[in-house]
Amino acid sequence: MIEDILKNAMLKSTKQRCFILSIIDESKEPLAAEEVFKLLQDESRNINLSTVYRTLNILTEKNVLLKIVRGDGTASFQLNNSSHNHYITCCVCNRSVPIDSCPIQSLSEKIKNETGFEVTGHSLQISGICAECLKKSKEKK
Amino acid sequence: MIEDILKNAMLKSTKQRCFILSIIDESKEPLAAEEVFKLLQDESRNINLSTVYRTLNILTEKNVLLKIVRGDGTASFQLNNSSHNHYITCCVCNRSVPIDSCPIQSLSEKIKNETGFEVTGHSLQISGICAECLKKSKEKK
DNA sequence: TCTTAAATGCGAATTATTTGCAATTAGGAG
DNA sequence: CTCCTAATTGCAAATAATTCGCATTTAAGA
Repeated sequence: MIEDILKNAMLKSTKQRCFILSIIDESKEPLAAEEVFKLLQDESRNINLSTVYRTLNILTEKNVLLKIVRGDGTASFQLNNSSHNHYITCCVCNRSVPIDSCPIQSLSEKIKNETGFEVTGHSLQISGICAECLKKSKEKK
Repeated sequence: MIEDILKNAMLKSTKQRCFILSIIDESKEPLAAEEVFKLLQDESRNINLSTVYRTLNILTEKNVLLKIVRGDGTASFQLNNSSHNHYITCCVCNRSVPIDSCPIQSLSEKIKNETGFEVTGHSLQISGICAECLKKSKEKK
């Protein structure tokens, strides 16, 4: 439950934080602060944009959320409970979709041999054009 | 040569662009616009920051440069030599070493089937501990 | 050499995000 | 249950990175 998530992170359970978390929980895609803010407004939750930013940051620090930086430099956030740590982002409409496979796991042994490095972490961002935008761009022609 | 790079990209060869490109060429690490700007000033090249931004963007569009978005959302740029586009960075001493293999190339077909996305680009940052730092940390114990 | 589209400089605008501060509130102590 | 305090929020203003509009300059080809 959302209140437990907050308690676990040693954070006060405020209505703002609960609403923000549930918006993110319900979303299939990572959401930017502004997007969370708009979805809150759609539900008539009057929560200040600064609060949204602050909440997303603190929850990321507490590892409740995962921060994903898109190709255009903007950040988006998702619950950090899934194995989906990699995303592909459409460079036309900016939608992100998770990728099941992680190609780095299998690479670390190879890297160890090649470079002597012990791999401790990685960040992978793939950009592309989603099926919808591909279709639209073909229609235009 | 730098002038040929510009000619190849169908861009006018201006002194500003040449200086910017040579700064990036000489750097072992990807550079942010502001960093390029400062290095230019160190060489007493008076080039406007807007010009730096514009040049980096247009060269990225022409695939001369590769844009890398850092974890904090800021962009940095490096020459797109295509062979070693990926680096592993030691999180202790911050040294970067290129990685020969690119695991994304072989992944794009799989991604197309999984998500419908046409892959157009990617940015991969791997962090780890280099052999030297590993050795040092063992010596300490 | 002349012409002109492309490139540059400069300041102002934009966008995403952060911050300072006063007002409010959650949740534990009494 | 009430009170207290530190944490949280709202608001408005600040910052940082990047882009834009427009007048001026320049590369390069006719």
